[in-house]
Amino acid sequence: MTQDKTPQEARPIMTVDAVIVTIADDTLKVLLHRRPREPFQGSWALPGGYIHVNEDSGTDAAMERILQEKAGVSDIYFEQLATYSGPDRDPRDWSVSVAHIALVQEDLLSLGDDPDVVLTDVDALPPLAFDHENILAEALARIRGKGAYSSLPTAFLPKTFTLAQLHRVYEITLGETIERVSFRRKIMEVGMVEETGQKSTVMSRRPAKLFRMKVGSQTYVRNFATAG
Amino acid sequence: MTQDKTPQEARPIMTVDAVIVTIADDTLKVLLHRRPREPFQGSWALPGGYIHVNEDSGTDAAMERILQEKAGVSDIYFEQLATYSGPDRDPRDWSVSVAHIALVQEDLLSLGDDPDVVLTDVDALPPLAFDHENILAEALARIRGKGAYSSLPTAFLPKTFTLAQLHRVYEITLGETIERVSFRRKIMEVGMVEETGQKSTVMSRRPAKLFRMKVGSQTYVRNFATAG
DNA sequence: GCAATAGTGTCTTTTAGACACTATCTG
DNA sequence: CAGATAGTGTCTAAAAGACACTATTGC
Repeated sequence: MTQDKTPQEARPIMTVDAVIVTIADDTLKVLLHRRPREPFQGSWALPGGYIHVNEDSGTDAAMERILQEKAGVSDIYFEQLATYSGPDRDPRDWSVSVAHIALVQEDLLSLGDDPDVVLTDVDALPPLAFDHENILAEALARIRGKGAYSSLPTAFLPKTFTLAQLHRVYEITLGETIERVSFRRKIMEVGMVEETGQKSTVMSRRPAKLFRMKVGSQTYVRNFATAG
Repeated sequence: MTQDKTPQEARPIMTVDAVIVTIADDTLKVLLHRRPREPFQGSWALPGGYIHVNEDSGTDAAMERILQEKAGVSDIYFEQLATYSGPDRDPRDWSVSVAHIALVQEDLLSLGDDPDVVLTDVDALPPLAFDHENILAEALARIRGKGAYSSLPTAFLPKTFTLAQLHRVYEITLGETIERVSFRRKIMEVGMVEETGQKSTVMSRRPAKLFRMKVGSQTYVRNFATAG
């Protein structure tokens, strides 16, 4: 059996990186941290870490560890973005990183008061370590692209929300305005959400109906916005 | 520097797998090979292989090696599908595989006469080794999904093609009929293709204009088919 | 009643589907 | 000219956008 394994010295470094995105102050933000160690000590970078082959059941488990350690969250939505590899992306060795995108409601993040862990506007990014600028650019392209025809942006919202909140979250995700009536009509007609029977509690204006995602139903929606 | 590396014994096996898809006999086919060695000796599997850290510049380079070795092709379209990992998917060790989808015109494949390398109808698959049934299912879902709003299916065609060929390739990829006039209108109006000035040479009927993909232009197209 | 946001009705514009028609080739 | 496929014109149906209107709340 041993002769079936690749020689140990031929195996690359194996890590997981996380693009943790949220909406704060009406804009998309990504979580960055300043690296405490070489390589790239002092540079901003995406949170990440080694796969622990003795404890992780897969890259998903490694991601959950990182989300907990770096952002203090668990049970949030994430998906694989892509895998980045090569001899030069990490100065230590030939390396492979499985990058993920996580979308989370701002309230759930527990960042503490560490000044080296920050939420940064995605349109005002500092230089990043490794190939993280590239990973982040592809992550944003995915989020914006997928937002146009899926329920992905709902991952930024709490379990219940108003149609106005849903509308705003789609606009921020896609980076463009969406006509209000068409949006509401489309959302209702694809049956993506259902009423909770409750109302939002805001002062000084008319309360709105609260909705939740309809489980096991249509997650596919077209033409929220018209791509060129 | 050495203390920065993960211990060598903590690194997983790192491989690349290829879902090589083509259209033959008017149906989608995938390239499978029978494994000559353990594990899963004698089972059908997707072609794949180890990353060679001393020669590969990345997983893409490993894919190109595999495409050449197993299918006799180079310079064809491929993209990453996803990365699969865990302690149990390969009986030899904790392993990671970066799966890719390659789309190729049938004529370009050089399979030789090895009975252990075959093109199989994607709707009549045998049991597969490792987690390859799962990988293949996700690959087909990606191809069908992405075919509905992108120019992906053109990767099955030669450099120049008629609108009738383009139409047929979209129908086969999506697994549904597409109205002919709407399809032609849509294709022309998004400016995805341009005339070559040449005509197809077929006997016994009217020749059709030949088109090619317009480079650097619109690759995004909506609503070839209406998903539920 | 006023400010503010929630929610609706309806006209216009755009886009997709249906389908009949004309065009151009070979034998 | 018959058979076959290429390519077009045009009506209809469905969906998106524009926008004015009504509804419900706190103050």
